[in-house]
Parts: sequence; C-alpha cells; structure tokens
Amino acid sequence: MQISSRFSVAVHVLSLLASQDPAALLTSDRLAGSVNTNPVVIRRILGQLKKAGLVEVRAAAGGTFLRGEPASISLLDVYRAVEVVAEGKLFSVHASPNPRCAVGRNIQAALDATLVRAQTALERELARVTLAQVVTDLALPVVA
Amino acid sequence: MQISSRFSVAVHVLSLLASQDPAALLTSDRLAGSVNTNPVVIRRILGQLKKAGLVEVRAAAGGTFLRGEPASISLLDVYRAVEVVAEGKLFSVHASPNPRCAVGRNIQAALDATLVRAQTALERELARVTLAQVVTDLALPVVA
DNA sequence: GGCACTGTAACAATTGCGGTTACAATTAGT
DNA sequence: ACTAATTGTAACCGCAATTGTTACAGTGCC
Repeated sequence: MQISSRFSVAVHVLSLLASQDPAALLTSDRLAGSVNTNPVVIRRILGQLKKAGLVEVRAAAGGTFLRGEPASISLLDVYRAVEVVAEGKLFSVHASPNPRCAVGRNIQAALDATLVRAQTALERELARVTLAQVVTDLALPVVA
Repeated sequence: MQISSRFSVAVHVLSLLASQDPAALLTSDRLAGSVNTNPVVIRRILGQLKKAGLVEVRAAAGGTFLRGEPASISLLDVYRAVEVVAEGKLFSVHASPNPRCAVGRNIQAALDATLVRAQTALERELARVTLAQVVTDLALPVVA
C-alpha cells in the first residue's frame, strides 16, 4: 500500500505558488495543467490546504496564493494537511486478537511503541524539509 | 491509507512461534485462533514468511516452526517479507507532471531524496527491534 | 448582471485488503 | 498402502480508498 499522491500533488502545487510572485494567483485550471490532472482534483487538495491555513483562495478572481513564508512551511505540515495518513495510524494492526491467548492479549501493546517510533521517525524527516528548500532543489535540478 | 495489517499479523504469528518450545509446531488453525482471523489468511502470510526464509512448514504434521533465532529476526525482515510496501515505494508520486513546466519537469527529482530519507528513517526504526524483544515485551506487558 | 472562478456532490473505474469456500497436493502415522 | 490432517492456491465477495470525471450551485470581481 502506498501513501496517496495527494501529498506529492500538494507539494507540487505549493511549489508552483511559492516560485511565483508572492502576490500572484493561480487558478485550479493552471495548477492542474502543471500537475497534469483534473482541476477538481486540485480544488479538493486546495480545500484541504486552505483548511490547514497554508493557502488562501479568492473565489472569482483567479484563485489561490500562499499564505505563509515558504521557509516556514514544512513538508510535514503538508503531509498533515492532506490527511494522507490519519494521525498515529500509519500501521494498521489487526483489531481483535484473541484475549484468551497471552500473545493475543498483549501483542498490540507490545508492538505499539515500535510502530509509533517508526512513524515518528518518518515524520521527523518530513519536518526537516521546508517548501523553500524544495523550490531551491527545483531551480538547480539535482545534478548540481 | 494504512500499511496492511499483514505486517502486524506476521509479527503476531512469529511471536507465537518464538514463545514456544523451539521444536514445536503450530497449525494455521491454531495461529488463526490467536490472531482471530481465517486460517487461509494465516497461510498466505506464512507462505511469504517461508519464502523469506523466516519459517519452515511441514505439510501433514501440524505446521510451522521458526527457522532462525528470535534475536536475529528484525521487524524490518518481517516488514520486507510480507511485502506490505514495495521497496522504496512508500510514497506514491503523481506519475506524469507536465514536462513543459519547470516545476512539473523537476518536482519528482526534487522530492525523491526527501521521500527516500523519510521511509529509510522508518525502516531503520523497524530494523532496531528484534522478534526476541517483542516476545520480551509480551511477557511483561508494558506496565512493568 | 455577467463571467470566471470555486466548492461540492455524485458517479465510475480501479485497486488492494481481509475474509471465505473449495479443492488438489503433501505427508505423518498406522 | 490407506487414512486423516494439514498445507498451498485459486476463485470469488464485499468493502473502502483513490483518481478522474461531469454537473451545477455559490461567490465575487469588473
């Protein structure tokens, strides 16, 4: 199973907004053009980004702009905003092990600490990277 | 989206095997009883664990036993065995961004390093924990 | 008031998961 | 060699999430 591309699309969209004149607006149509998908898909994601306070949307006049500094938006913020993984629930654990069995009774608790540590480690790496850094990496494409 | 419970079930099953007399066998029926699921689900997972060399299975006479030391089986080994996430593909990235757009052209590369780092961090945490440790945590249920 | 947008609902197609039934293949025990 | 238990698999179901699509009501600039 994979983490939804909503996340990568959101980063893409925010990168577009961040690499523009900060006052400029972009419509869902233009954004969809760069991502290469349907505008409605973009609007759904923008709705989540808006709810998280990352962007602001103007109804009639050409769309969306970034609400904060690219340097103060982390990829973890984006990850959380698009709700691609419910908080603390990256791993699903079988729900009803047999309580009459010593292992069944305790497996969830025994596993939980490790799983939390693992997903926290992942999130920490996302938290380290800001939208500004992504934009920088876009300008000098990797080779440099 | 969540990582399949195949992983937690596999750890459960291996814990049962590890907390037994190392020579003893367990049938998919008994294992299913503790996990509280269908024996076929267990057999499917056992098939993967077998393919990965973690267990051995005897057809007629009561089933499965561990093939290695619990202390030398890490949760990462299990995670890989049950193929719950394709190698290096925890995050899905939208497949065809517009190459005529500077951002679209480079977003994948710009994102890749971060995503790889994030999933590697997660895997490193799984690698740290062995089956033996899980079994220990089972015996002294967290409170201790 | 008209027009360009957004927001959202509704639907389809695809995919993976967890569960179930069914049955052939294997093998220990007698 | 026969029996009985058990595995290995295929086939199918129902469910849920994802991505894409059409349709249309709401919003707000000009």
